[in-house]
Amino acid sequence: MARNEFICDCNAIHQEIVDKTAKNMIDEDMFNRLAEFFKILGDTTRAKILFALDQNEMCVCDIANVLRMSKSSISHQLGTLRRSGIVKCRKSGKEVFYMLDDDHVKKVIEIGIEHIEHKK
Amino acid sequence: MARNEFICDCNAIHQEIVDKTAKNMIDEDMFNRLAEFFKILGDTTRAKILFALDQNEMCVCDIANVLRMSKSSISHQLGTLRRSGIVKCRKSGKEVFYMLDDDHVKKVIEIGIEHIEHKK
DNA sequence: TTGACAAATGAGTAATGATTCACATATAAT
DNA sequence: ATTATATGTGAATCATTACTCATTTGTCAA
Repeated sequence: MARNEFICDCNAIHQEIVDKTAKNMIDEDMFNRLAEFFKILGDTTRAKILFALDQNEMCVCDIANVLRMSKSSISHQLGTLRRSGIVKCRKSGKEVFYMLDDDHVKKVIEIGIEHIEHKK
Repeated sequence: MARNEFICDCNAIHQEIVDKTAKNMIDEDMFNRLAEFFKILGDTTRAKILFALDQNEMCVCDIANVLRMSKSSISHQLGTLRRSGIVKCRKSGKEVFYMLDDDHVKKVIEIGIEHIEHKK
């Protein structure tokens, strides 16, 4: 049985293209991590947090005020961002200041903004 | 009552930073669209599709074969990508060839890959 | 026109995830 | 030590969404 019968009942497969493309695909784990990275940016609250942190490091309370949201939800999201290595933090007494941990994030957000502005 | 009492019971607000940052925030709709854009990239299947289409335009069946997934799920995801303006398509008889619609996507994916490789 | 096939789509399902609420932890001040 | 305050976190809830299955649409060939 041909390799593709499980996948697809088409006769329209362009086999050379498929083979060539399949060979160039990076590995599964890489795609998972890539998607994971974008998924993190793909939430309005987190996008706002990152945009804000791009301007200043801020404590949880500051961010909650800028976004006008509860400290708890901000803290949850900061936890997500921290575990993803996208933000890092610095403690100062009772307060915890958050900041971006990576220049790529800044650049990705900038290109994202370009994209949506370009799309009208 | 102070403006922040609804939001936050902290005394730790750094008011100047908060005000300055709040003033620089782009508008709500922009953040929604930005997050929407990244959310689209934030799915393993769609990330694979985009990575594949970055190499060749392909029909639904080709993509299903490269990804070894059902045509139906690929078609659903292509619908999502099309409605977001991230891919476009070209009909040729019974087949529909898909391709990337935007250079930004390519660039964003590249930086995303840089990011995760940088993070080991 | 009829049959075959590529793709699109609607409904249903199961999983994921953002927020809230209540409570826990950690640090500072008294 | 005790209290107040800034932040972290577990559980519950509600919404979103990726995939499957069944069906439909559009196009080609006979």
